[in-house]
Amino acid sequence: MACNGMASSFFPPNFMLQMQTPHGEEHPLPTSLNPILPTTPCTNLQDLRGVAPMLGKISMSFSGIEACEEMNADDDLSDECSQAGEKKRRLNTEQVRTLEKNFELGNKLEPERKIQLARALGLRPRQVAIWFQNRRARWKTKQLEKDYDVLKRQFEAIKSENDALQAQNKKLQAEILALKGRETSELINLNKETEGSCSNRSENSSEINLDISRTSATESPLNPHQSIPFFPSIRPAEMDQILQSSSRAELQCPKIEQGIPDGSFSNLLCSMEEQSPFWPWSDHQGFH
DNA sequence: TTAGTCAAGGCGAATG
DNA sequence: CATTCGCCTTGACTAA
Repeated sequence: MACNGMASSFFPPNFMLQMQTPHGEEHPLPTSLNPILPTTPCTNLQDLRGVAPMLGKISMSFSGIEACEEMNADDDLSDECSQAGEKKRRLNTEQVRTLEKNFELGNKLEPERKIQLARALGLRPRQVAIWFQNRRARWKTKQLEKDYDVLKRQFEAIKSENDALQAQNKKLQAEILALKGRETSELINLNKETEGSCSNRSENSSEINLDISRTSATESPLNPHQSIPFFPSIRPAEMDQILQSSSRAELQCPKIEQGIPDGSFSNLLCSMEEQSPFWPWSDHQGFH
């Protein structure tokens, strides 16, 4: 096997320790001490799960591909070879284990590393590249699952917080309405009293009315320039706005709108919650 | 029989 | 222009 010996500059520092030809010629580490390497030369090892029973049925196995590979080690399979091996074969456990370990070292496959791996595993470089490509796709899928899980947990936390705020909001809204009602009745009573007492002093009525308006201005929760006693930092106009937007939000999405500035995101979460699960896999499904 | 997994094919985009 | 990549799909295979 004419490989190895030139790859140390291309690979991670421990890569060469983990690489070995099937025969271990240049890196005679004991394979039992090196979990990344095939413990058996892949030429002789077929996957115990299912490949071995099929060797009798199918003429072309990986060892057959490898025999072809010997002729064009650095190239993709020739037409002759690809036609001969029309059946797809699974990689054996040792090949997969080695590829996995190398994937952990780096999920991008440099050309030199690809050739090294292909030679070490008795595969075509194209096969190694495809394995890495599919492996990246699987990793991405797992990552999406994890991201979804994190988002879901965040959503649930925000949702419960939002529920609490909604309840508090309702309570405060009722208090405001009660206060408004009280203010209105007090104003009506005050008007009646002033009308009666001012009937003999008509020249001062405008002044008194001004006083009344000043009084109502300082105490009415409808005055946009004054704050509510309970919430010195919130002006009534702002509170109305909050309440109105709250009602609008309830129409669109009963739980989420407040606290999440991005309406589209909240709508997404809404639909996630209220419709069937967004993702095809179940909530409790493991990622590993 | 069917759903799931995996290796591989095909295609378009990006890159040097 | 060759190569590589991501994405989608196909076909072989397996387990329930």
